[in-house]
Amino acid sequence: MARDGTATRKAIMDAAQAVILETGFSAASIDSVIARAGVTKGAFFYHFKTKADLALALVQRDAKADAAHLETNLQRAEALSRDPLQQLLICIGLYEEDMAKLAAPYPGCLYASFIYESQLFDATTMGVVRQVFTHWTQRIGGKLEAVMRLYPPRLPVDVKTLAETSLVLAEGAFILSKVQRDAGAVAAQWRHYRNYLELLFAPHLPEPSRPAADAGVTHNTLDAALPAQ
Amino acid sequence: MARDGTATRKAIMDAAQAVILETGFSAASIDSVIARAGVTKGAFFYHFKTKADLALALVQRDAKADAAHLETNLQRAEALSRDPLQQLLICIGLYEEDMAKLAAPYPGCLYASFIYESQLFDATTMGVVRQVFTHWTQRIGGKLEAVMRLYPPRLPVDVKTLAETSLVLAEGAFILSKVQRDAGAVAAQWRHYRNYLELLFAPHLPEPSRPAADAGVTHNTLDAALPAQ
DNA sequence: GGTAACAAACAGACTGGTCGGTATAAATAA
DNA sequence: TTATTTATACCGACCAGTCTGTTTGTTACC
Repeated sequence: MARDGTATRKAIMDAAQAVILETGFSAASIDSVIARAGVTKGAFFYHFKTKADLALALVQRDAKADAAHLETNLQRAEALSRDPLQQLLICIGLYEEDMAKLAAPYPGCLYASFIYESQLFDATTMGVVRQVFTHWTQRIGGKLEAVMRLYPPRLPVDVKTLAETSLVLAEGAFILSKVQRDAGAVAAQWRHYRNYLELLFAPHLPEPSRPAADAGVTHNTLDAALPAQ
Repeated sequence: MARDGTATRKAIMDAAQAVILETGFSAASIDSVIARAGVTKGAFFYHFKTKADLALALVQRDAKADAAHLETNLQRAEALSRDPLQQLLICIGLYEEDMAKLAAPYPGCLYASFIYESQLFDATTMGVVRQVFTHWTQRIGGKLEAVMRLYPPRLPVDVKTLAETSLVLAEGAFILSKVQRDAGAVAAQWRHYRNYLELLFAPHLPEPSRPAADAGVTHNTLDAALPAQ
């Protein structure tokens, strides 16, 4: 090969993702993308056959990255505790940390953006989005089932929709953070999901402390007994 | 006045909303809107000065309807119980019912659609969206504060983000329902929000029942003591 | 010199928006 | 009662600009 085009390709994809999250896919014209990327139309169509091809490449890249991110956080959590409930809570806490790092260009989710323009994309592209969602749900759902085998929930819950709640909160929080221009909103919602799981499954809950004032305290009141399975 | 144009205007707005939720705003061309509405371009520009004017009219209509919907459900809930916690839980249950009714054309939220194309709209239009969000959050947040004065939460929570969770879940659930083509997903997430609030605030929780199998039971284990204020 | 990586001009379809004109019904005048 | 005016509601061809995608040519590197 002569010159190395991977940098150009990445520049185009990064620029496209940014423009798409600001204006949506159809308003993200190729001209605006190449202008932001600092390349020409020739370079664009060298790397991508069509605009739809770019869309597919973008979701595939994100899908790969998100799947890897989830595996990383799950493995980190599994290394930190042998209890499924704790693993899940830790994993969510890790996401909370990761999301707290996200700063100014208020985050957004390409999947959500595409879903609200879903008729523009072919079945393959939307299939990737769907698969990301089901994979996430099944991965979290599997953990949840392990939790439920050990800790009966305080209220009857459906595992599938409870796993989906994590996805739902993440997607909804992105929307909120965009409208409020506050990246911190995402982490806050992850925290609530962690709270919900604690309240549902943790074997011992603190009795409600009278003055609801001490809200600054750390909340790690749970030292879950590692069950002798 | 000569003929009555309100029906035409409504037809245009309904068609536009449907097309926008399928393809996004910028791909919802005026031609496609008038084709679905069964009117001509002349009729469109008689009722709306520009396409942006249509966008503003749409969010304003939704904002009004949603505010009214919330007031209705809050009032119904307040008529059914004098306890703030019960009122909130009932109100959420009412939304759960309402969302369960939503059928085939998998629902979506115009606000979310616009937020993911936010750079296309002027400050006025996005301001309406922002105001809908803050109004909702404040209305639920106010109820939550009343709850917190009576029932100390089992875990330290931030009222503002806890109120926002309802919005976040609703928005995220719309996304999930669209990608899954399952309108029932929305109601399921409302149920989880109700669970979370119960677990956080309800003074008496059932001890986790051993077999986690009986998931079909009704969950109204709470007969909240009406506090003698 | 051969090929990967780009540049730039161009074509054709589609976009939002305009504009002259028409149909209908109510208000007014004869 | 009938004729005329007037305002609302609507029609559809058309324009200027933007869109994606093509084509042809140039540059850099082995």
